[in-house]
Amino acid sequence: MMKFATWNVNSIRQRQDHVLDYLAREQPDVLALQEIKCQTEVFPVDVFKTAGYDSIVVGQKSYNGVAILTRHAHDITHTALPGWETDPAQARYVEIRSCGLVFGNLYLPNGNSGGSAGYDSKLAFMEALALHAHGMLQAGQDFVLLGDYNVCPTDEDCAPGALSPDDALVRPQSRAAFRRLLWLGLTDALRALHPVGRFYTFWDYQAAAWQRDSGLRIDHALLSPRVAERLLTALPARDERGKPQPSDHVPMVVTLADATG
DNA sequence: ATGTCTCGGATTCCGAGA
Repeated sequence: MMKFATWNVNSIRQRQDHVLDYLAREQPDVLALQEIKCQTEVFPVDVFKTAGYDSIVVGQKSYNGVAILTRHAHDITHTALPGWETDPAQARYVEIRSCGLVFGNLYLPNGNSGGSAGYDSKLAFMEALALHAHGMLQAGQDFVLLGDYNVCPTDEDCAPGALSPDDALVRPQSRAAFRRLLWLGLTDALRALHPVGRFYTFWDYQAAAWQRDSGLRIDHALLSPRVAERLLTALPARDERGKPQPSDHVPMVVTLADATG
């Protein structure tokens, strides 16, 4: 069995001990982190090495930043999303090959700041992601795309009243861009196993969102077709949100049967 | 319920982003 997860930690320096506890307890093969909010050189590589994990880090000062932790051999395949460039650069994508799969780790722009240019940048990222996924499908590559997509795919993925209808996370164009990834043939791991029901991965720090269970499902694991055939479980690790000084996101965790043939 | 975090750059708080 293989286990991997995606987790927006909202600063790795603030959440290092939470991640260490999670690794020790759950021992995922691969963990994709977003919003590490530090420069690459400052990421606590040694701390995770001691815990048995290699770190592949694409950081920047203050904002964004992604990293992949793996306890297996790996190659780095991308340190940016092909076809999506900004000035100044934003650290929002890293990709490795490990355990026989490509793991893409993405932190999609929220799209609510920066006016129409900010929202256009979100859609441009989703377009580039679809083209990249299409290329990997054409190449016959087995892959997973993990991360904070900043999209609630349907109304069931958004607690009633949690967002206004024109929020960038629920806007029709955002949802259409997410569906395009599914139409390529990718599988939303959680919905493949739990077609109905509320499974949130994020609760805002504000307005007692956790206490009221006013959450969102915005952290997703999309699987290429042969990987989807191996899907065993997919659930958010909801308990993480109730711990002291939590991230506003919890890990979204997937397990796969071992590859056959 | 504009109610919370985090970062960093200003000088013990403030703006920006989420």
